[in-house]
Amino acid sequence: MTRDGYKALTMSGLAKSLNVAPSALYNHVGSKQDLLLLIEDSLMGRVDVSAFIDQPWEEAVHTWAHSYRDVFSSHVPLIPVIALLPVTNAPQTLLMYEAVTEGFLRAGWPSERIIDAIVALESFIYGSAYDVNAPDDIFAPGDLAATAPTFTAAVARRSNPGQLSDAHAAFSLGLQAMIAGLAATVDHP
Amino acid sequence: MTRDGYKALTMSGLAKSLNVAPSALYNHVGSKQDLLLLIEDSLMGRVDVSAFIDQPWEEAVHTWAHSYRDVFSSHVPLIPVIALLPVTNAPQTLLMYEAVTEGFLRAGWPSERIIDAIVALESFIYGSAYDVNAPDDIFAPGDLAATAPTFTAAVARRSNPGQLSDAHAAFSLGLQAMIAGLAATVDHP
DNA sequence: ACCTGAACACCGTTCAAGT
DNA sequence: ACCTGAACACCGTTCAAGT
Repeated sequence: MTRDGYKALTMSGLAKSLNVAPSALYNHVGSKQDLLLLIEDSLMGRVDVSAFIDQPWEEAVHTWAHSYRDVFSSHVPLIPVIALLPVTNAPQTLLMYEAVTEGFLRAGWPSERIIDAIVALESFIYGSAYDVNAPDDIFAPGDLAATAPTFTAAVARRSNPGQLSDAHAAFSLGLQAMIAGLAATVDHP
Repeated sequence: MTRDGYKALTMSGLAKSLNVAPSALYNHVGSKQDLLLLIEDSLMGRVDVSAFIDQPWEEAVHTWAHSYRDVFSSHVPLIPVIALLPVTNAPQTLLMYEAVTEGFLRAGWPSERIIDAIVALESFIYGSAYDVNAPDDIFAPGDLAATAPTFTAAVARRSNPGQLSDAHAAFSLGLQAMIAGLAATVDHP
């Protein structure tokens, strides 16, 4: 279904791969938006929330965030859909949020701040999912390198200790920072 | 130009608002993608980087991130474009990165980590720009509330001290956490 | 209940023809 | 150099007609 990237995720494309007329799809789904919601919800079921059961909060958020980003980095066209559509009638999505909320509560988070913390983490995750798909030369300054010498030098010196890709290194750094920062917030609010 | 949200940002729509045939646009721009890049670059020029000149790093990142998010939260359809397209030949964008990089260097950041830190912050900013446009009832669980009681309770208890909107509260929390976490990273790496 | 086929109102883009 | 108008290959969606 995701064979051809998302080029194929068109009503006619999907219809063709099912050997059916495009209009036939509307017997099973109200609109394309509906279809995307269905796919999105099934993907949410693949996000790993198991660490919230028995791991310390920092560990659990780390595992969850990595899994969440990995699932959606192969499905970037769905990000606007998840980011903007209500969770109503999305059972897997609700189960995911339920497990995460329970983990936060168990770690001693005040319930009034939990949703904000989850939303903040998700914002970072969605943005990072885009970043995974960025081309390697996204920061190549081209003809105008002379205009931004300091930046150009920093791009050239960018390096990560392990064998991580650039996107992975940025995600790791940001996630570690956000987890540490959030933990500090909840300790002395 | 942004009058009708982004409904109007279609080649035919733009052509009509210029009282010209759609095909005439291709005398001035190679493709729609090109046009979006032009708009994106001009928006980058509106991001406030002035605080990097004379403010402490934490302050400067705070001001910059807020401005960055505000500029692009009114232009969400451009986010996939910024997130995935090279900065080549985008002069305003390069100037923005140059100012930010200089600010990081001045604050004592090691040059190999600066780009990763900027990318992490940007990922959070892009995700947050989406969130600003999310409907108020995005977490309304609907019929399935019983499936996720803890989450439903947390959503109901969500509250922010000031008069901030939900999206703003989540952005504030996340930004503060990330800034504090990044600062800690650079102090003892 | 589920399908087809024609139709509609759109997209972005190309290209010959004009001035 | 810049425009028009027709054309092309697509979109998502509707709807009468079939089984």
